[in-house]
Amino acid sequence: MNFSKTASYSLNVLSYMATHDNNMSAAFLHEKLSIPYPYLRQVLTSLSKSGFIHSTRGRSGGFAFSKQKSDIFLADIIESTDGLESLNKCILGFNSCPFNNECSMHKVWEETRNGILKVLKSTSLSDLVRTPD
Amino acid sequence: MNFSKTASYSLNVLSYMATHDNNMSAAFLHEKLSIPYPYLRQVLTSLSKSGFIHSTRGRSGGFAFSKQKSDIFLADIIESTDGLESLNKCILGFNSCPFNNECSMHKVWEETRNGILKVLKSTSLSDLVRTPD
DNA sequence: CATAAATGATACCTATTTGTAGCATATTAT
DNA sequence: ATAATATGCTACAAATAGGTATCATTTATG
Repeated sequence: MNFSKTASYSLNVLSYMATHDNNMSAAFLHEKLSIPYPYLRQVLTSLSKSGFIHSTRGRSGGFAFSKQKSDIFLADIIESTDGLESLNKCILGFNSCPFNNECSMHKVWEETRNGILKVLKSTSLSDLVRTPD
Repeated sequence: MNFSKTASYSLNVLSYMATHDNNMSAAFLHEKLSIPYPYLRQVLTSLSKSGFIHSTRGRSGGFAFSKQKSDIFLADIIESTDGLESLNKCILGFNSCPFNNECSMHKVWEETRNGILKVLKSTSLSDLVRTPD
């Protein structure tokens, strides 16, 4: 009952960038966030491919946002890493509900999942304020 | 953002047993629930070891509840398969919060997780009613 | 121009989860 | 007794996620 590490790393990186704003290299982010460097490289590349950030190569290269922080929602990020389909799935693992939606988990779990989705869809990176360090 | 398959299988098995009540063999449950037979065997054994059900060996053996269905909560089942620690964790994957709990996800995510926990802890197998088939 | 510092791409290794197979043991029915 | 039908146990295989390593390419700077 968790997001993948890749998703957490992504959220972590992007929220850090969102509060510091400049062009940042993988090496710098690695130092600040203690995410394993080679893996972080892959994560950053895939965040670039997803369009949240873009990279510039060469000596003073790095990564910077491609979009407004207020236009990047947590749901977008999770969607790009883990996908969100799981939040539409039955807790019992059924593809289609064999109980005709009559099992009591159906409703209560649906509400819980909708609550999570609502949070993820309404929280953007610009909402993730932190005290600068 | 999901429970493991093992957890879903376990919930599925126990909720089926809860609505049919008799001693059931792995072979029978496999037929009814389409969970891969050898894996289901392992799941049933581990549910036995966790004390939810017990087994009887031999020709007319199988599995049956060891406790009242009203005393088995979804949280207990998930705890025994996936563990519940993940529901106490930061969405960004931090061990301790580097933002002094000031990031806005902190509160909202904490509330969401508490909501899930509340559902899991308050729903027992006897609440999982389904129409018999 | 040469070097340093950055990303791009890709192949590989490791750990965990999911799934398979087979033999040993127990119990019931014939 | 013996055969059939159960579970117990355990080793193995496959798929996925997480993590490492390396070389190529790009660009700024002395």
